[in-house]
Amino acid sequence: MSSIQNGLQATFQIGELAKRTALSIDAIRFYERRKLLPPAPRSAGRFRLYTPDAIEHLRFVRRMQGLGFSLQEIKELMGVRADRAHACSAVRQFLKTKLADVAVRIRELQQLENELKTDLLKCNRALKQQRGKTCTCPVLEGEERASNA
Amino acid sequence: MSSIQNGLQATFQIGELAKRTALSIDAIRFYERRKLLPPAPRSAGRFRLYTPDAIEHLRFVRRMQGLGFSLQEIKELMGVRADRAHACSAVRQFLKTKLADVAVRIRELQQLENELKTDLLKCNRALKQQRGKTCTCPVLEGEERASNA
DNA sequence: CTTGACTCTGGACTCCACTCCAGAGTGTAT
DNA sequence: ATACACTCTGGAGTGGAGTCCAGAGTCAAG
Repeated sequence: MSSIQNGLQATFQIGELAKRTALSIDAIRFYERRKLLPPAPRSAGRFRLYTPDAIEHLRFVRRMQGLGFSLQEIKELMGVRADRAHACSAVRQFLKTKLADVAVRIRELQQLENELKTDLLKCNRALKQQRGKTCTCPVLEGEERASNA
Repeated sequence: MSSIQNGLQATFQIGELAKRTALSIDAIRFYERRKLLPPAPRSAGRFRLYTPDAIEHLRFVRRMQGLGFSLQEIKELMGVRADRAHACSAVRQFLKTKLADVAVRIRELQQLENELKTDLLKCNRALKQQRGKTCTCPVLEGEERASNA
């Protein structure tokens, strides 16, 4: 399945990459079309061939996505980061902006964290008081699909 | 436009709420359908009537959304928080899970923050070295729509 | 040289979070 | 009484981020 080219790089094809990143094959091809992944070199039979770099690349994409960045933003971010070698003012400005964005998000999440902690405390106190009486709490799973919590 | 009922509460209708929250009227109605906003009481002519509470409510929704929660998750979160009065183990468990989620996101964002800072530093050093030569940097605005940065 | 597992492309479909109507009713100003 | 701005409902349409699929090609093993 994986092959050695010129005795230099172990390459593998898209199914393997999908397994190693826990992404679907379709998603990987989709990212390539959207230029979130550089077009992979192809085998004789036009199969995409990847090196381990691709795994890191895709993990970065997923991480950013988990943090709420759109694919468009991630593309820009990667472009700029890759190009910081010949940095210039525009790139620098972009980085600064993103950095500020990130700082805001962190602050907001920390605020939410505090609020949830407070809620949890109140919740614990309430539980202590009414000890014994187990309440059924149909709050969750009210009427729709199963919750992921 | 706004009216006084029983001399107690200043209410206003959906257009006003839209202005005060910078949301569209359609979005507000959409949130109501999805139960992110309790169904508003209506005027004689079936117009929705809101109190300032609704503004806070919608701001919370937007804040959570900005942090990457889906409308479904926000609904659950609000349900649980509103219900912490008669707290029970399930609610408590939900809060704990969400809290853990949030903590993870904060850590990840902080890591990204650090990486961006490093990039920025490298960028600054590069700029210093090649002082004088202004590079044009066509990195951003590569080929697609105008960037928001 | 056939079988079976894998991959290719292009297009249709899905889900989410809205936005944009049309056609009808409401409410106040003149 | 009429004009005008506002609101109502229901349904269609949009853009993002994929998923699903058909029909065809690739390739290692038997």
